[in-house]
Amino acid sequence: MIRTRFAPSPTGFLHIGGARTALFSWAYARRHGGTFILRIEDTDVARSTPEAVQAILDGMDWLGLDYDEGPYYQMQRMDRYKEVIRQMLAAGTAYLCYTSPEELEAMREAQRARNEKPRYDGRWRPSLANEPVKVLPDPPAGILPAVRFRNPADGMVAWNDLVKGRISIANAELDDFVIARGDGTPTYNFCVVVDDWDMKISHVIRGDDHVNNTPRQINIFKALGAPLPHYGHLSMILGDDGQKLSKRHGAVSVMQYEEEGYLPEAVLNYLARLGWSHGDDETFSMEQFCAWFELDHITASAAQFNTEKLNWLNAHYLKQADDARLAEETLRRLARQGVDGRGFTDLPRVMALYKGRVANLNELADAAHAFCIALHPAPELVQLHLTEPVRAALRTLSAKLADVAWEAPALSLAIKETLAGHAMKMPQLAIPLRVVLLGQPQSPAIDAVLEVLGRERVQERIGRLLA
RNA sequence: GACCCUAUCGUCUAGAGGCCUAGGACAAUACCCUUUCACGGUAUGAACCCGGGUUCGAAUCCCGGUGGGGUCGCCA
Repeated sequence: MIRTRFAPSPTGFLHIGGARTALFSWAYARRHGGTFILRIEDTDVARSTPEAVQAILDGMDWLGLDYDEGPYYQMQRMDRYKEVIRQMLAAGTAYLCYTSPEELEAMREAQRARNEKPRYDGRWRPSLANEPVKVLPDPPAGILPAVRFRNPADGMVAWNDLVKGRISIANAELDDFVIARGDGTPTYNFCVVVDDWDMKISHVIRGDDHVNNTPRQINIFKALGAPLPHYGHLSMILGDDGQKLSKRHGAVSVMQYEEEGYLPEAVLNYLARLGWSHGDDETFSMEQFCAWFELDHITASAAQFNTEKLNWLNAHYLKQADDARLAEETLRRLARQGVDGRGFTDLPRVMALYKGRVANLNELADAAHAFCIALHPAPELVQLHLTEPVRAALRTLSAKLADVAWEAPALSLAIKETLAGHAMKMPQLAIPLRVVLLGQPQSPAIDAVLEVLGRERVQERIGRLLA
């Protein structure tokens, strides 16, 4: 049984890298008829917030990444962690360490000065029966001891990473890390192991930044006698500029993509294709993705985010999107700008007219805005396009439109007759008409615009400009 | 600095020793379509990091260098 999990820490929004990790974990479970679990890693009380939890939930929800179990919260599993720590202390796979933070800092400082890898020197690590006897100092008063894991001193830790292949590291590189703080609260590397064990996680799919945690976690699994999950580490996503993404630089919430007018299916497709491939396939549904998804076609190196390709995918999905859905989305976006578009009942037809030519939902909303409410064209546009000959032609056209059948072919004919009568070419009238009707010189085919806008609005808008 | 990972067009990638004169997509450029702007269509330019091996044969396997990334917390 395949069981995967997404385990974010609620210290900020769900960003694009986290979203891709979630997507791949989710897809792997879906691919194999397994279970996808959401677990909130909130043991850092100082930085975790309920708002961040909600932001993550919202992001997952918007993307449609549904989970079968959870969300579990680590803070609610304290008793379990403490129980395991007691067991480890009793078994001798963990021990109390009275080194103060100041001492640790001094230790690391000295090591760095010697160009060594900074790490705990094991001063409170008790000797084992088969080791030379070591006399520990008396526990100093007033210091609450942390609990450290007794990492094996020799040998190698190795695993076959599902995306990177075999990775091995010498135990000598690993120090005895803290699994419980002085106040008794457990730390990340420990909680993850207990959770992955208890939740029977079969495949841990997570970011590259956890590669160095994996050998430590494997050692805890072994100390606990627990079965090991499989591990797959996804490479990082770099920003558009090739720089690493961070809270300060380039990392944005997935919900910001929603705000910027991206369709979730476009973001999903883009993310799926960033670091994963299925031959030359570029556009595919999540159903197809889940049917195809395997870990063996994931790229092992970091990938640079490319907004232009995302834009292209968004335009692609916009063209295919259902008009009623787009109209609903447009209404919501207009409302955010304080515009009530509900008076314009033909919104789906506006969507049909524009969805093939815009890059995002906000542009669609901007287009719809001009249909719902008569916008005042910029004075320069009026001056440039509404010359006296044009005004005369518009008067003729307006008269013709009064009793023409309100369908594109008839409207087109009315325009062409007007053109003939005034010795004008199509653009000479169509462009000013666009300015008059929509406030800007570009639009879809003018007859289609007239048809969707409706007789009443067209006449009203022409009349107002001619007055 | 140490350790771990990584390296194909500007970007995302295909590529599992001969199918490679290295394919696709985005972006770029040109042309076509056209009722404006887009959309769309067609075409063009554009890459195997470097050096050694292994092999009849290497983008592909091995080693080294270099570049990039990650980690080195009583953060997650």
